[in-house]
Amino acid sequence: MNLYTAAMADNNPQSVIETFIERIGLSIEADGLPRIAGRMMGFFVIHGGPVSFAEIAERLQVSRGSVSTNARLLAGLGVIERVSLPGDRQDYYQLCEQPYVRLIEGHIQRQQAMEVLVRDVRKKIPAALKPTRARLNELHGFHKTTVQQLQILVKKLENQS
Amino acid sequence: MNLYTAAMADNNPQSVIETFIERIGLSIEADGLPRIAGRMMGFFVIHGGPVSFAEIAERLQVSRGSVSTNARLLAGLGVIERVSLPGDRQDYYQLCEQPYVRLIEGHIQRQQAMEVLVRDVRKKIPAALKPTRARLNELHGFHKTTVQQLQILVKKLENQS
DNA sequence: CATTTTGTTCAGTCAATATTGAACAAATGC
DNA sequence: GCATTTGTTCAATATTGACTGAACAAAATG
Repeated sequence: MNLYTAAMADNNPQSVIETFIERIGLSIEADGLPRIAGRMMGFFVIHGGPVSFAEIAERLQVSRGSVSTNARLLAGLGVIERVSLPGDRQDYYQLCEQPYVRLIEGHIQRQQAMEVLVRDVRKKIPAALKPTRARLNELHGFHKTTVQQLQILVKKLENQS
Repeated sequence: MNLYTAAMADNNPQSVIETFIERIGLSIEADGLPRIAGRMMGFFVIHGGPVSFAEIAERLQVSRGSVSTNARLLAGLGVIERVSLPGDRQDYYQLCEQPYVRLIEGHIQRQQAMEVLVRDVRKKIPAALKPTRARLNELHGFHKTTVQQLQILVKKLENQS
């Protein structure tokens, strides 16, 4: 029994999983990644186990080129990883451990970059412009607190698996 | 003395503020908003006080149409607000209190939507597919914990102002 | 009331990016 | 060595969404 027949068991045929994959795709796209990367992630949440390069292309109805590009993208993010299956020369991919933590870590890095940027600008604003400096302080505090909180989030996620 | 002459006091003339505004723009763009909205935000961090519709257009070198659209977008997010100045029929805008908290609240809502989505899908996956359900549980936990943590972040930000 | 100022809207343009598909290279098996 | 399988690369295409600017409406001014 495969996943599609399984999904067919409920009211809306195989569409439950399909739409799930699609929605994850959109959500990930909103995160700045290509939609196909998002759909692949959704697919891996459902399938998990090693999936062949060819199967990804077929199930998601995308070109081999896209699979290649986006698989490497996701692998670079630490969301999926390549595994080799003995006796098969295709590439296989599977979900990493802690796949979501990696995404958060990306956010942290961007926030940290912003924190530095804001601090640098503040340093260069003349002391006379008090309100501007105050606003920059507030923005700096925002980024700093956000980073701290995201780091706590990462710790919690690491524990809960 | 205006802000540009002030910025000129340091090594790289008025470019410090310009590039700051530009970088904020890019950062906000990565958050899913139009770049002009981001540049406007950067501008308001520097200027804060009521700024006229016309001045925004001029300083940022964008069309009135863009100012109109993006100002309303930011106002909708609760980042800036319209104020009226007696004796002037132009629109003026200024930074809201707690401007950044609002952005986080947007994230929270999206994460909550995802949490619901994942929970719904999980409910429809047959119990026999244990590993799939386990992965959905993990994803659900991810969103749930993220929401909690973001809510704590909001509280902290509210206190620190 | 006519004129000017000001914000909104929307069709059209433009730019950025994702996606494809074909050409290619590397590896495998015969 | 030749044919086949498989992943990569890249130029061409498609798609998406931002941005503009002109037409418009509302309000103020004289």
